Amino acid sequence: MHLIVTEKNITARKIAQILLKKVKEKKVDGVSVYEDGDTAVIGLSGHIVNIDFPAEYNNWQNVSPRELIWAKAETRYTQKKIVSALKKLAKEASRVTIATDFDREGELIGVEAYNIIKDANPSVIFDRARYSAITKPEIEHAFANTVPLDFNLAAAGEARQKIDLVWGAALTRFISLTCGRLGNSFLSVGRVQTPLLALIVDREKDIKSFVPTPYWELYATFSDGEEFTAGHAGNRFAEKAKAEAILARLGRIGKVVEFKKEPRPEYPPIPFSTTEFIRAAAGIGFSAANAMRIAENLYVNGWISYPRTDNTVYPSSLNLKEAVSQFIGGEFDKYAQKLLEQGEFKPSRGKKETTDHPPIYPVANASKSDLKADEWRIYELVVSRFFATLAPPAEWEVRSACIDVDGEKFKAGGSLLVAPGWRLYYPYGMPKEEMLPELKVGEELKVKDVRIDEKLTKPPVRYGQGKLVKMMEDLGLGTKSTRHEAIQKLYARNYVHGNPPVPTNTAFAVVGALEKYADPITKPDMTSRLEADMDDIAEGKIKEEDVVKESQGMLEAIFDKLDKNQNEIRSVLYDGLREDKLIGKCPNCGKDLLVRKSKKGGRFIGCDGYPDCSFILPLPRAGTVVVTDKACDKHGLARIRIVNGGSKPWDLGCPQCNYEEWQKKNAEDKVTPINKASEPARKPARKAKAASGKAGKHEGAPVIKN
DNA sequence: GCAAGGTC
Repeated sequence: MHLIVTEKNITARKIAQILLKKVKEKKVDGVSVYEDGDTAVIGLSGHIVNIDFPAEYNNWQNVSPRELIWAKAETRYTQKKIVSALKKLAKEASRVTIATDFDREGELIGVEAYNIIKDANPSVIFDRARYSAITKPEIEHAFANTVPLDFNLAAAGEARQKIDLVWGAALTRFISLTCGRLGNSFLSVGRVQTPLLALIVDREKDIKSFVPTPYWELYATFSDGEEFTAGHAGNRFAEKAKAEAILARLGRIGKVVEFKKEPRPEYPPIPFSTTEFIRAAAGIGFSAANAMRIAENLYVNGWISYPRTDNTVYPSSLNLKEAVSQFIGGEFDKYAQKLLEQGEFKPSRGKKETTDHPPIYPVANASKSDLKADEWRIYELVVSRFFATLAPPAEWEVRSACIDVDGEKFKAGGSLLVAPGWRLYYPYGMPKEEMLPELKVGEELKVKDVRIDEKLTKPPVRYGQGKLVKMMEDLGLGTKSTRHEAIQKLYARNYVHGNPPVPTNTAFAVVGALEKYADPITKPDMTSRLEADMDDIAEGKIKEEDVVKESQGMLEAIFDKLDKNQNEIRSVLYDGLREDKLIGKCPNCGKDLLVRKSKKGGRFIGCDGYPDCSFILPLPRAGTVVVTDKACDKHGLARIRIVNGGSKPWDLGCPQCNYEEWQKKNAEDKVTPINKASEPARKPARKAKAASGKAGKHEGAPVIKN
């Protein structure tokens, strides 16, 4: 039997449809296998094995983190059904073609399957099919021209696995143990997530240290039938007096000294790689993870092509005309018609051209009723972008003018969309047209009004998720399939909150400590170096083993520093952690009020002066408590926000105000009141039923423990 | 309970 192994089930089915005459689907251990006569095609689920430390290293407290550095990782089956199906099929096979994705991880996934099959049946002959699009000509060509498996390329991927595990696990445990954040509130460290977090933290430092300075701008409004406003050529004035002095000199007549009008083409956007797609989706309000989740859904249901791709160039094997024609008679009918009038397509192309998958494009014509509202918005984005990449440039007319008023120059600009080109198909991010009337050099204009605006320089803006994904790609951090997950991970660890992500004090402390004693893990350079090493492994210049050993040695040197300075690191982390929990001053004794955990896993706000002072305030049971930097006007306590996964955050506000409201509501509802906030009982009754409404989400009064 | 990388 000839067995073909692909990276995923959908590809297995598609390849079977292309290569086999009559495809029959059967299940082997619950896994789909597509066969006809003597050929069978099975899809994996990406990696079917993973490496991890032996069980004796599982206990965080009993194993010193540095012991992980040289511990030998084991291979574990993570997809047991697929592994057993592979073993069964292997026994019947004489030839196996590995047809996983055409990239490094694909090669490693292929070798994982190879090892399992070879183990079950040593006499099998292997070959490898490489293709970058699942089209009939491309697949047929790949299977007619198979090559040997590239074990060096797979070894490069394996080196990455080992290095990531060792650095990630050892440093994660060290940081978490050092500050006592164990269980599900552990603090994580990794080659991708930590440099990403450092980017966010560095930006926040720039924002925090920014000192706004005032400046002044001088404007004049002219009238030539149409009115328009021009700014003084010497804009931004650092001193108000200078702008005022000029303003005082200005008369009522301006003279046009320069007027230019020129056409400017605006070229279509490039095809959607994953990164470009996430950026565009972020631009219309989707988080990176949500955009990818929806894209994944659209892909699985056959509406769009594979959403994880680095490619920004349509492969020549892709029939663009056919891809457009399918929209005739649907919601995009008139756009498809118009596009087809062009005749030949000259699609736009980006800089990155890869062998894995084509750029994201629509593969079926959906109507609005086929999809949920969010899915439709994403689908529409993909269709619009696809059309835009095939359309001609937009044409703008750009105008600029210089007007002299008593020796002072004023400048104005305008832009007009003359021919929409691709913008007809892609309405997103349309720049505003700016009006500037047609002027003649030498023409005199009435000065209708002059004014001075006082402004402040603005701090840099926070990075949005789209921008972060783009920066990660530029820095080589993560992959098309994982960048959005890295961002999600920072939320899950409470390193960031809000959108755009804002770092917590814990994040500042962790990044600060690591920058001081484990600098490599905080920088993108670690990934660049690893990539270079992996290239060398793939080319056979160095051995996987040597690269891993060198990396382990570096980590050991880092642990020498970490262990020596653990006390200092602990106090830095404690300060950061404490700040994230600090609510304000206790109204009873003036000591700090902090978010605390009760024994049963609930939370409450308690006084640092406990047991002398037992002031407490309740907190809701579910969701993550975010202590914002905004204080309540009445009580001076930090306002609180509750974040619950992907759903809308709840702005609880001042915890004392919220509690008083809840008490009032409780009294109205004639429910037995529990303790008063001003004289809290030490062990209040826990019977109080939750009142209705949001204030009612409290878990009653907490039991104090220390 | 650790990472990052596949895929669902």
